[in-house]
Amino acid sequence: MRYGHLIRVLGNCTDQAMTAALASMDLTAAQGRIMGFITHRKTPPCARDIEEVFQLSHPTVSGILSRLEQKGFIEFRPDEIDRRCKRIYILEKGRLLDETMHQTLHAMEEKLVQNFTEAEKAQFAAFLTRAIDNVGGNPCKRKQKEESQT
Amino acid sequence: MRYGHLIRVLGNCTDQAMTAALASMDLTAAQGRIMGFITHRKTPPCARDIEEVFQLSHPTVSGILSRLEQKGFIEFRPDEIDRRCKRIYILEKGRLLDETMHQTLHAMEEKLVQNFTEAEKAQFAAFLTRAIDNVGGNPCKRKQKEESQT
DNA sequence: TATATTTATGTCGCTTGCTACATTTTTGAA
DNA sequence: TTCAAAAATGTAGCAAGCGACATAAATATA
Repeated sequence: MRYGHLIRVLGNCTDQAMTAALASMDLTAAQGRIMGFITHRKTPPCARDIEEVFQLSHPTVSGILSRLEQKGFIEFRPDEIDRRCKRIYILEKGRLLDETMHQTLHAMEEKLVQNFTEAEKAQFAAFLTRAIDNVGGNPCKRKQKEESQT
Repeated sequence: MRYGHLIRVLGNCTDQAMTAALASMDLTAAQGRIMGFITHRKTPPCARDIEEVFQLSHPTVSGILSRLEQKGFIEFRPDEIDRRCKRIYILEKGRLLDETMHQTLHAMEEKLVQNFTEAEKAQFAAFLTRAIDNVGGNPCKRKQKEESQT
């Protein structure tokens, strides 16, 4: 079966649809997902936290965050204790988007599985999670990399 | 459920794994999939054919093909009848990769669903296909776009 | 036939993804 | 204490994704 092909097509289509839906808010799909994460975090995260949750490299996250900063949605403030970390704070302009953005993304997720039964939805999510696990999606990418070089 | 997130993570992980597996052949995941398609096509395709099958925009396909051409895997030759079309021909250097590449990609696909039963594999592929359909994956992207503007 | 539209491609500029390398700060170990 | 290793970030350069616009050729229509 051509899972690789299907997954890539689905990922591209989903991102396109989400980016189109968020366009009026001046956000892309990737930016929207990360904004949602930052907004609902108890404590202001740093770039490293986002890298782990979204399984993205540092340069990727760095680029997205700097664009969000340029647009005035977030702000960086160095951690007072650990001066290596730059904590990410949501600004008013960013917080205002949250409600609409959340609804928009939720609607897209529902459309994606619109003709699935509840059982099928759960099954689909479980399959995706298992596949991520099979293909190397680990909570801690870097650690794993080192171990595998033994 | 956060399908968007799961799909993106799975897509990124899968592409990374495939790109790593194909690195010795000087191919990326996207290049490998497209090489496979060109190689097994009855008649030499043109860029437009690839855009439809992979649901990619013209600039994306154009870029991948020009990189494959630079590396000497493929060659463009204008169609004698329709001079707009540039048919894509596999060169010897490209054809030699096929067997190894096919096995490598197949192994990755199997790893992705390594602990799935046969029924689960079929179900997973069916879910992916249904989701693509739900989110706008059409055989003919451009036509659909026009209709929706009515 | 002449013209308008469709189709295939070319290209610019952008975002998102990566690896590889450098820098700074923290932490751990001698 | 001192110094090496680990951790967080910065940045250059590349591939792959997109929309928007331009051009050339085929096709359809007046």
